[in-house]
Amino acid sequence: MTLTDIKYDRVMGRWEPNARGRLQQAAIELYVERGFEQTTVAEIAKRAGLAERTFFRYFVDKREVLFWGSAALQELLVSTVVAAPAGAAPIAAIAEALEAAGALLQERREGALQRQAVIEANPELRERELIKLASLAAAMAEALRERGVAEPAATLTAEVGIVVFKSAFEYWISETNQRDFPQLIRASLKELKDVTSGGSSAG
Amino acid sequence: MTLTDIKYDRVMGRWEPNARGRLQQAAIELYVERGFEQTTVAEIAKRAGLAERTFFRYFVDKREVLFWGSAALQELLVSTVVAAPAGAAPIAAIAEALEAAGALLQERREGALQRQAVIEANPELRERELIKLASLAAAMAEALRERGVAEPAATLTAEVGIVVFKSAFEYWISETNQRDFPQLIRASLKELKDVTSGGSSAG
DNA sequence: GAGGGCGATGTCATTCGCTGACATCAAAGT
DNA sequence: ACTTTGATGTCAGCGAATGACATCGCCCTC
Repeated sequence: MTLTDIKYDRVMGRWEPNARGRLQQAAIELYVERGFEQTTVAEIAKRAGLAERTFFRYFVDKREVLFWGSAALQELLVSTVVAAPAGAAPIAAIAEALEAAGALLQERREGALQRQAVIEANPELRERELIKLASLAAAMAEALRERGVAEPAATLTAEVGIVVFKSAFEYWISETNQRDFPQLIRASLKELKDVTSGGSSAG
Repeated sequence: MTLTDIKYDRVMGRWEPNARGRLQQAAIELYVERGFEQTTVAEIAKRAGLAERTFFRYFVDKREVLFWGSAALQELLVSTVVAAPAGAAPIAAIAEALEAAGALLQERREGALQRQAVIEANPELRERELIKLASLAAAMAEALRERGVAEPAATLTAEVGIVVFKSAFEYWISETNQRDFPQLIRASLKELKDVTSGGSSAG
């Protein structure tokens, strides 16, 4: 029972608590029910018991409501990279961060599945997702630079890390027999190393 | 003197030739002059001597006008991957394709610079660019699969290729002493190999 | 405890991207 | 000439997003 579980389907006046949470839950419900495009901001606001204008005070646009968690993910990634052992190679520091993020997502698998289904059904949301991932990569690259890693190594390592993460994420989402997410990330990274070393893996 | 260089600043009736080219040039000019957001579709259409409605018959939205060339780039990438020597490793086939694309872009450096400046100044355009790059990666991955490369190797290799390309592109754009683009791509790929093999490149 | 400051919310008007429906025009065939 | 056809224009309208301003409830102060 979290703060976002407030009953919001009854009549509410101003100043009911947790406006942001109500808007977010109302939005996600509607996106799931009828799809992103078929949902208007007016409908979201109405379900949350707020005015349309208020929605735009909490979320810069209709898409952003689905990406509220990316800030927390970014903090986790950055702090993990920064805290990695001094002697660790850049790719190892990134791997650690990705595994930590994977472990975090794993705690909310149901939500992640639902959210991803909504995103993949809509190109605008795919765009937003990609720029969020790019932002995560940029933050990790900056963290690497603070560790003394030079360019272009910092950016390359961080972006390749995101590629690895995306690949592992796909398997984690699609498989019914859930493998451990951090373990999938390690497997994906190993595969990447094979692939970049130029081994001929045809077949 | 290309087809898009038609004089479009005089009064034109219907059925002047090359409507798409006029719209594209008018749009880019305006994006450069006052920025993407400060330009309305109505203004673009007016400068091109067409109705606003017509703009949307040629371009699905206001952003797409800047990404018209990505289809050609994709064809080049795919055909190069497919045509790579039978024995070539996936990463080698991708590298070949990227270098071919780099060589193509190199022929239009001025345009590329101008276009990139517009894109980087606007988040919406950044989003669109990212999804176009993702689309290129997906197409290359498909081409690799046709060469018999299995998943996840195909997708990983293709996406890492895009990462390498982006990194090289940045240097190619930002440097005044223009280094050869395909050569920058080779250097970027080498750097990537160093980075993923786990070598400690701090300093 | 009356008044005032202040942050959150509501209301209203407006701009702009984008779409559907339908009219209109010019060229090309018959 | 008549028709057909494809490209363009016109018009109406929706919905996202923003600015300006009003309103409300809470809290602080005297």
